[in-house]
Amino acid sequence: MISAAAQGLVLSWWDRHGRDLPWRDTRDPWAVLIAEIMAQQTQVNRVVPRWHEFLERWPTPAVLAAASLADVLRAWQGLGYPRRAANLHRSAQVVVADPGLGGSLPDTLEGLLALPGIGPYTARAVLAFAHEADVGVVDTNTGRILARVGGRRLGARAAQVAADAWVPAGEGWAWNQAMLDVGALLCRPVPRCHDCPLATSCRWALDGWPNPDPAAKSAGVSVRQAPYRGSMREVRGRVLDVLAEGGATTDDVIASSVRALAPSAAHHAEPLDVRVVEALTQLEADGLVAVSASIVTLAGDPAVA
DNA sequence: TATTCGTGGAA
DNA sequence: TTTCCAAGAAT
Repeated sequence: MISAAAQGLVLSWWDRHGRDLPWRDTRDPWAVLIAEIMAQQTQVNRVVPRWHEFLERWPTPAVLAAASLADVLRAWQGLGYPRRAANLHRSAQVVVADPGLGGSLPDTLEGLLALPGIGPYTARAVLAFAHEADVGVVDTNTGRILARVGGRRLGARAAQVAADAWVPAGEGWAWNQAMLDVGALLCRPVPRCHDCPLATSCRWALDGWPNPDPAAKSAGVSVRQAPYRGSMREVRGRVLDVLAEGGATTDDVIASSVRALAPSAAHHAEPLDVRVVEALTQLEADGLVAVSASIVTLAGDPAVA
């Protein structure tokens, strides 16, 4: 738990130092969902302009559901993890097709979790930020705070229990926004405790920051990741870039991708064209790419050579 | 529980 | 330059 005094310190710190993010001016569940999906493993400053563009083009689930996946993937270019875009597109189609929902997103935890690409964090973020529900939102930022203030490493379940318990009654929206900002601005991987409203409540800080940092690998978030350069992720990314320009023969796509990958090809024994073919195969299996009669396109694009 | 899934800003 | 890691989810 956390004291009412500490809660007050957090909220008053946030009044003065909280970030000004555009999705904080809306309670539209669709707009909130787009922001949350885009922000998954992606810095919010990079999301802001893309969020405006996306919502202007597809302001409701219905209009997104009617768009081609290829157009959605193009709108996603540069954000990374394109399957987020595919899942969002699919979620929109589910919502539109379900007579019980009438084109609106579910407003229950279970309903949101049932949609592809929406997990424990995103579902609760929609509840807290669109519906102003008193639920705790656990992400990489709040997960660090919970572990450090508690002075011990937390599993995903314990982190969720603590996050829920910390929410001041009736303040779910502001509290979670504040926690996200404390985590992003102060309780960072390398902490900046000097101005932190929780400094006098934080077990880890009060004990003199002993090793190991309780936030490390805590709350089931912030997974350590493999190198990107030379990875299959990089290969798939370059292949999608090439396909975004328009359909081409498989040979053309392979040649263009190999060219785009040339700078990072040196460290790998397997020939680049073999890896590109493997990437195409994976992308097709994931439904992001369509291959027909030796023509490759983004899924949903007309296959004109 | 451990891996895999893109991209780019920041230190 | 390299390394880290960001409003996570799915498997």
